[in-house]
Amino acid sequence: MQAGFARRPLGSMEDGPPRRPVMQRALSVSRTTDNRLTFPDWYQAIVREADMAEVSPTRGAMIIKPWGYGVWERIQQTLDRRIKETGHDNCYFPLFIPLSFFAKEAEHVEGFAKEMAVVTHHRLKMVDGKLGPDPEARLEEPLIVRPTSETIIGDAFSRWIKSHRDLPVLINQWANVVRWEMRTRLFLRTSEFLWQEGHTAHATADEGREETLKMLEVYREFSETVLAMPVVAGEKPENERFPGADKTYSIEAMMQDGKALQAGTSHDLGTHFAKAQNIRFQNDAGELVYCHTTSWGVSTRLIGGVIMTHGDDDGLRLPPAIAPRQIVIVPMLRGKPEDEAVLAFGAGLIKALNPLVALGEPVRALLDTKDQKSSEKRWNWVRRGAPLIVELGPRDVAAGMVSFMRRDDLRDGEKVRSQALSQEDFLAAVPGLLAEIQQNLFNEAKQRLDANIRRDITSLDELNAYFGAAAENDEDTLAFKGWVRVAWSRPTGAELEAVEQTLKARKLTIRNAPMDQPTRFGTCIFTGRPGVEEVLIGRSY
RNA sequence: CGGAGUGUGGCUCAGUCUGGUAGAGCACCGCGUUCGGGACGCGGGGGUCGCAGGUUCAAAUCCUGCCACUCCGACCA
Repeated sequence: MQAGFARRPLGSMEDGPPRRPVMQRALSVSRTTDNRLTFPDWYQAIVREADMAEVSPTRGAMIIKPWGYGVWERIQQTLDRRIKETGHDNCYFPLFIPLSFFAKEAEHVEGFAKEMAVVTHHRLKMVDGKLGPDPEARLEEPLIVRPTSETIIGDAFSRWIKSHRDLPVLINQWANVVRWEMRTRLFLRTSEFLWQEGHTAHATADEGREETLKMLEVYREFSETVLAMPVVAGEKPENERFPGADKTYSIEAMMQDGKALQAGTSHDLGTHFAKAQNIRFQNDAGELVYCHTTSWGVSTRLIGGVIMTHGDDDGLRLPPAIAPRQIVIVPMLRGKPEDEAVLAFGAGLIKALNPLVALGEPVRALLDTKDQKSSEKRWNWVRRGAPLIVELGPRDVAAGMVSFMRRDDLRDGEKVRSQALSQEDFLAAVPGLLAEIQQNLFNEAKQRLDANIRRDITSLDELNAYFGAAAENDEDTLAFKGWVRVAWSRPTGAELEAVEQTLKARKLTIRNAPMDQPTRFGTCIFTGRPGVEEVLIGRSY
């Protein structure tokens, strides 16, 4: 029987990439992890069918829909608390930055110059029937739509900081930024995106480094406990550093197609920006010295990471900690007198759920009274990934029972798994259930991450054999590939560039050097010299 | 910016080769029958076929140019 929603007709795929039939799954496209070509299709389907976002008429920018934005708000709330707990205060800087500000730090400009949106006029005018910038309203100095705020915040720092007593300065802002990327993908890389950027200034190099690592750890903990997304925290190699940074650290997550997603970065900027922008203070010995600054950020890209970490062929699965609604009650209404009792029972259930606390916060529950077919509503919530979906029918109500399904464990084979508890037992079980779902999603992803980092590769040949040529769409290239952890001698300069090129030929990059390092190292697979640390290599977003 | 592909109602697509004046399934609206659950029947609304120009009695279909999107590459905290 044709299901109640559009499916991709299987007969039309002769020319397209091979796809597995997705019988009786709620999503229209399967993620089929052993074929990388289907993964982007699946990703787009889930973004659309889970009501997360859609492409906007503005090139490369997205419209974040209420369900997707609700997830972002959860991310904001939970991360903001952590940022404040570590001593930072929020503030806000302008969207526009004078062009000249970027000229001050050479590496920084070079890194961002190719992707800047520039405001050159302040007025429109009709010319020959066409609306365009008024030539007479040209700005004396063009304004840059911020791609990041180091320059304008550094400028403020230079005025705010005079004495060692002013330090440290620990601030953060939640903002939108614009980077004119060539190719965009919803949530993962859009020309405008939302993020949080922390900026700090310190008296010493040690304090700067300590701050950088502290925030890296905040990101790791946040990602793993709130997003249920396991990551590897580590230091980026020299060639992957933030433009103008002494050191860049990242957390890297493994998506279900094996590719790495850089989920957050923390930069030790040393005195680069301080020197470029004259951020100085008098120390207690009366000397005028430069500050050590840091910056760190995570963005709406995290939502893409959550989708690609937890999504399945029935749609999104949201960790309860970031689900805008953790429990959705779908009343099975039939236009009959008993509907009233069902709705009343549902309303009572909401009332009983609201005071409950799960994962340290009040439970977020919804009674979906929308005038829509019950079955339709159920599948929509499955696709959106609500952690617990309650189906409430007249018989449940009469018996005082609650039947529900867990989104993290939706099916028993092809069948949807549903369980029933008395109202009392259900209410008692909810906090534990939500915590369990949160943990389950993490465990599942953690297992996948750990199982797909190879540590047995000891030569370039073995590395190449594992990842394949990457150039063609041959089976080897399409197959799922995780990451490889190898020893290396941390080459620099031309030698590092050669390594980069070698890897690039196979679409590989060094993701980072994990924080947890052994005490002895094998031989560097690139230089043949003794290794000094281990790095992760993989394909990435 | 280079290579390949695609643009037809909200979604997935057929129709384009062989011009004749727009279709299907799902979604949507109405009525009825169903219903512990992704139901069915009947009726209905919605598209200037990506945009602009050209050829023609006639263009979704042929020609030219442009634009957008997808994938690959380049690029990318």
